Amino acid sequence: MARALGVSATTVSRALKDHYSIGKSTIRKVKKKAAEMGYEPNAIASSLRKKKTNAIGVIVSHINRPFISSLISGIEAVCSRYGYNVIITQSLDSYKKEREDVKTMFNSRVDGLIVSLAAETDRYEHFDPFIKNNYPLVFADRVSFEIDTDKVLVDNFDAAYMATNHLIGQGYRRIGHLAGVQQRHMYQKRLEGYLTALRDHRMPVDENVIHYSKLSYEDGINGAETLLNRDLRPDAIFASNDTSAIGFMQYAEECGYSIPDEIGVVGFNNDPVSSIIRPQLTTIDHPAVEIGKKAAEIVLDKVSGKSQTQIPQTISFKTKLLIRNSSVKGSPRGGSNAS
Amino acid sequence: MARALGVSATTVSRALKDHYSIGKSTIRKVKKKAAEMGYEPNAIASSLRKKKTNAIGVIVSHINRPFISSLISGIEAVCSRYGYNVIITQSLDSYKKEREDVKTMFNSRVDGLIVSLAAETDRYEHFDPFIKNNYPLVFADRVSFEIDTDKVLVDNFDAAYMATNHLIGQGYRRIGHLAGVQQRHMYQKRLEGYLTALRDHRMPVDENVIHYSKLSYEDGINGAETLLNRDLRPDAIFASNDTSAIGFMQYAEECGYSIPDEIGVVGFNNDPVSSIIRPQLTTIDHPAVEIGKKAAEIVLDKVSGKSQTQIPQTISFKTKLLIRNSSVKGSPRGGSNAS
DNA sequence: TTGTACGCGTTATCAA
DNA sequence: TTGATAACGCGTACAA
Repeated sequence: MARALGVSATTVSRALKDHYSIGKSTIRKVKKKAAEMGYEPNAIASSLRKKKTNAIGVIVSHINRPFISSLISGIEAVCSRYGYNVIITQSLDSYKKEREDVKTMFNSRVDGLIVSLAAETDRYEHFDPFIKNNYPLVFADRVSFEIDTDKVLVDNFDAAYMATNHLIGQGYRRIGHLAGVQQRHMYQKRLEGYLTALRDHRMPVDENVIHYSKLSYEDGINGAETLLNRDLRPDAIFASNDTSAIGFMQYAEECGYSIPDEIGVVGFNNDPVSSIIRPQLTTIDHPAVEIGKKAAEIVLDKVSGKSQTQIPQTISFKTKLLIRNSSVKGSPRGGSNAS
Repeated sequence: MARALGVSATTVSRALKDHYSIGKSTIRKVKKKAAEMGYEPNAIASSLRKKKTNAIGVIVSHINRPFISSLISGIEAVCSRYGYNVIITQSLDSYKKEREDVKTMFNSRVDGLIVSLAAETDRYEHFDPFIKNNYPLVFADRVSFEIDTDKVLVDNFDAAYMATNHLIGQGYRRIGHLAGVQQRHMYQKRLEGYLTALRDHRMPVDENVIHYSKLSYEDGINGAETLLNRDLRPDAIFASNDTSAIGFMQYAEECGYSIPDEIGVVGFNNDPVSSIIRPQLTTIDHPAVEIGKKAAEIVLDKVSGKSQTQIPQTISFKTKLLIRNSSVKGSPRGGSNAS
């Protein structure tokens, strides 16, 4: 290494970091030589010595989902700005894989961990290494309240309430719901928000217009098939994500129902497709990138000791209702980019 | 550490790895103790000693794009299976950021690097640390032939040829093209494939029906606005991605043109939206996950020394043309999931 | 302003 | 079958 320059390792180390105690001329000399021979300090050795890897771990269910990839993008943006690497694994919604991933992350000695929980996960001991060693651990979006960590999510109850409220305001009278897996807190809250909005308007709650599923496109179609054949079919639907909302909408149209005049539809997430589809889908704007950024900021604040509080906090983002054509009677079917 | 067990560090290290030279009973004893005290070996120290991090770096333009996130997903799937971590950064299409990212990756001593080039990048010296040290370096999808590395991509020429050929076969006679930035090899090839198909059928090539842009949704709209107002407007369009194809298609419909009867449309990528939009978009199936997997396999083969050849190889995936309703005259507008 | 010595937690090597 | 030792490359404390 650069000791072939006639100077000690200490000096090289310090010179490259512009340490105050090193002479200007030496710094120049060392940097020049380093550039010449393409020397770059070994971050691994530095990590070992400093007990700090400058890496943040991220565990998500599936990387290639619009929401998740945006979440990651936000995390990477912040981490990269502060000189941190991002190490990613996908649990594929498997509890077992998530367990392994947490262990890998711990063995890699990441300085902090951000997790969006696997669908299957309903126990949390595998996070113990982080909890017990007091390593920063933040849950993002898919969180659980059965474990005491920092959490960043959206106000799902409020969003669902807004969405349902909007449909009521538009004059729809039998509003159905495509609900997600109730094991996940977020889908519980969306159901609750929906139910509460109905009750607040003294509208009857009918389990017959609620359809539970994993909210895939096909689930949306199935939901439509099921609910639209009820004796008392819904005249509007609030879906817990855009994907299923669109499945529902397209099936309903194929059955000859007119959207939004006969059936109103509201989704959740503001996936790119929601503003491209016709009619454009009314939905909830879900600030995925912002959630990622916030989660990263919390982790980095703790890593750098900036964060004052030790007690875990829950950050809940307010969402916005994006009113488009699928839920406003008399809207044109195609046309102007309203959002 | 577990030497509080009355045994040497060497033995612990070996026992946890089921080394053949360690007695069964000792192995059991050590593992039990390790589990008890939550001991996990420090991967950083191991990396330093072994000069191997078990980490693969990935540099992409934007994480939150359907194609890219699928690419990453494929990479992660393979790496994770073989016990490798994946470190990700996004260049945001900036040459400068990509430069920094490469340096970070090198400093992190990743065992290999997978890159999908930034749009801006037109020089390649920043990859020298990897090239000169003979570290595995693979370009995926957005590659350059100005630098000699392994490459994994799709046969863009062939795909474009197929797409154009299909439109010709459907009876369209003035086929336009939404072309991408010609600096990138992939968009050059798509243009070439398009041109060659026309020539092979003795159809005239008219620069007036070719529109160059960055292929955003708005670019698709602009392209439609421009081309459809030409004296000799195109009666079909082959777009270099789905996003712009859909912008084009929707603008054309708003102008009163019927798709596919008056204007045929073919996109590229098979983004999820392409099969949801009505009419469903004929497009090129782009095996993003497969490309990611292949790129990861190449890197890992080199890392483990399995790979025989030293000379860089180029893997070119064949694509499939997915014929849907947007390019087949007489197709129903909505309806059945043909893909 | 610069250098020496040591240790971070592993693992390869050699010895027992 | 197990252990002692050194080394990976850096950063810190202390000495010069």
